[in-house]
Amino acid sequence: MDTAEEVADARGAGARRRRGGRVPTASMADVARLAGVSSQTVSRVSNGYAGVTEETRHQVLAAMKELGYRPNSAARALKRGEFRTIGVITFSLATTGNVRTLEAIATSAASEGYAVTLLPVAVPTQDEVRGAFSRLEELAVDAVIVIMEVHLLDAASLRLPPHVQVVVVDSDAGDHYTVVDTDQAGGTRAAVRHLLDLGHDTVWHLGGPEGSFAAQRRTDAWRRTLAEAGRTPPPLSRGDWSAESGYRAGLELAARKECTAVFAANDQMALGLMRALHERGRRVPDEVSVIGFDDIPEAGSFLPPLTTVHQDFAEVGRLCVEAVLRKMRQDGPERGTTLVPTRLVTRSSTAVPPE
Amino acid sequence: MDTAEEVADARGAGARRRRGGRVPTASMADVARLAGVSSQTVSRVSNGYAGVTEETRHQVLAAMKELGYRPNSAARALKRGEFRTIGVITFSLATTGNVRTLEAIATSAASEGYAVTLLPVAVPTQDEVRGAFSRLEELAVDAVIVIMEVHLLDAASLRLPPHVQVVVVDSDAGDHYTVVDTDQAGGTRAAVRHLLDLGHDTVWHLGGPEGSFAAQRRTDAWRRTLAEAGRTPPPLSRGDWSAESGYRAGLELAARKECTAVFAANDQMALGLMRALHERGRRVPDEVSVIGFDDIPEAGSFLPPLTTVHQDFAEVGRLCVEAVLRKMRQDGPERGTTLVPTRLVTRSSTAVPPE
DNA sequence: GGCTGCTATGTTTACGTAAACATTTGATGG
DNA sequence: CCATCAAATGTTTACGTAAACATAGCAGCC
Repeated sequence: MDTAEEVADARGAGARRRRGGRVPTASMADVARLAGVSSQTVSRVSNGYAGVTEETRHQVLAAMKELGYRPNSAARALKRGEFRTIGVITFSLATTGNVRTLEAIATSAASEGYAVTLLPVAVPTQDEVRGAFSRLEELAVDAVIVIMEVHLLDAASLRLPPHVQVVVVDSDAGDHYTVVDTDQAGGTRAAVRHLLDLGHDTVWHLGGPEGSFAAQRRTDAWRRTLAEAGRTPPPLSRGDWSAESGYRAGLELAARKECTAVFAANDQMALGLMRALHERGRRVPDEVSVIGFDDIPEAGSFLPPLTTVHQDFAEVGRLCVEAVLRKMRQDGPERGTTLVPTRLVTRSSTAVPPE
Repeated sequence: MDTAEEVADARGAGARRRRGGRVPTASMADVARLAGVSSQTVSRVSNGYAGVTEETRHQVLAAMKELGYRPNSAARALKRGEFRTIGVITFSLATTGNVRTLEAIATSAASEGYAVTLLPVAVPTQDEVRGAFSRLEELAVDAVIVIMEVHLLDAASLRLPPHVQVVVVDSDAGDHYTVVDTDQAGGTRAAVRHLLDLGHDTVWHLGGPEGSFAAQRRTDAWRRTLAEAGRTPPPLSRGDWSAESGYRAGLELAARKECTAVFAANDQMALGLMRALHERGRRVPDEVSVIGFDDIPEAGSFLPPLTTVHQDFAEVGRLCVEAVLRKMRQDGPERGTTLVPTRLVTRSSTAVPPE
């Protein structure tokens, strides 16, 4: 036996995954043989079709059990043309919102008999996104849920297999895609109005990063709500969602004596902001009221406990799955945006203005 | 045409996913026809095998591009006997550690050409876990990474397909499974020693929930480190990892005048603890030093910024993937525990004791 | 009693890929 | 100039499942 043959042998065994002498799993044919029926009857039992005698059914089930039969999902997918799997593309799981949404998607999908395949995108550049979609093309998914800004999606989406349905979270591209998102504007309006109603002359804003649609919409809604109330919007500060960036912005805001109320675009930045205010001796809420967005689990344990806008990520995730399955089943390119309402959670970081 | 026939028609079309008149994706045969070669040659090009003329290769690639050909992963998996997918079973993604580990797993897996399928387990009961494994049995995965206590796994794992490799995070079952975990004991020792070195007589401990091995190991290591230093361990408090539970425990600890240093089993509980201390007028770190575990991104923005034990979740995830792929390739039931070192991050929540 | 119609089951085939085996082509050397 | 050999490409087959079609058996009916 020469070397070439040995190599070929090793490759063959590896490809078939029997290297360790493992027993390949039982197939329908094996079960059929043991039960003394045709493999089609096994298939019928396996898929719960009617038209099988109770007696035959029990024989088949017994044979399945004895052989430890498990349907081969690859063969099933090949035959049926669907994988019962949903792909989820998202940026880093560093933000609470993405994670909670993902979790809800996975749970909802599971209850519908769908699995969820995760496609993390390391860096939010178009190249990276395109790379993720390119991987996705060869991946066994029937549909995709995108948790990111859709402008990164645009260039890449063209390369998707045509039958794959897409639902987008966190975007305003409802005219091109099916979009599910939190009612950013409504939540912001509630937050700003809460502060105005307490008697503050105006509300300052610590916004999220420039690239983010969620941040953009919160900032827009902040401006609009102030305008509707006839107030002048103070200069805008910006952070990158992190507590650290909130702290830096907070150091500047703390120097402004006229600033008595701040709406931070998320809870983490609110946390950093409050630290900065505290360090500069400006008491929350006595001198400055602070309100956040998200209602992360820790928000109630901040110093002081944070008033914030509660997002129902679980509902967002559930609606995503619902929408994507509906699209798959109807096969129709349905569009439009579904908004999930928010709820203002009042804690102790907001109060009437000083004087 | 009677009703029965209509029903049968509809079902057939639905099963083949052509309801909307969609064009099925191109297969190798289609590419082969267009390129004027055999489908085997297309296969060779698709898999990058040698022995194809540059000219032929280009023709095939051009045909692929024209038809928008994408390999059918179900067929590929069926033929090859592997799915290039790793399943990850985990409890709620509510804890930072699980999420960060998951993210690292997904990233590492992607760079190895593997996809990650998520299997959330709603409630950590044996029944739920068994359910997840049962779903897994029919799922297209080559290996599984379990992020949970292994005692829940034991009863369920027997039902796994025999060729599926398992790697476990967060467990001490290294003699039964391949385990990757943070060096809980080392991190705890560093935290407790830090406080002792600052001059505290002893260190109090706010532990995690009873069911958790991670919590158990941190508590054990806390006791051992104190014993080695000849100190008596004060009574143990317990939380459930949440900031809220840390707050409740903190209210009691705040009443203890002799308590000058607390090691909390995670950062969230440390946050709640510090809020309680603050409310009761006990200043951190002047009167009480507090140290956490995890180093969540917000820890540096707490009031005061939290000294804590940094966990390298990325490395844990990377090692999980490495281990599980190694097991798959060698097909050997390798066992043992790999520990990932921690790093003490000193911020302003710890100081020398009062007096 | 033979025909109709229904139910339970068996047989054939196709899904798309890639290994194994077969054939063609062209170059090299005696 | 033909035998030899290797490289390039083609043909056959099997992976496990389930739809489509085929058949056997049996009850009900005129």
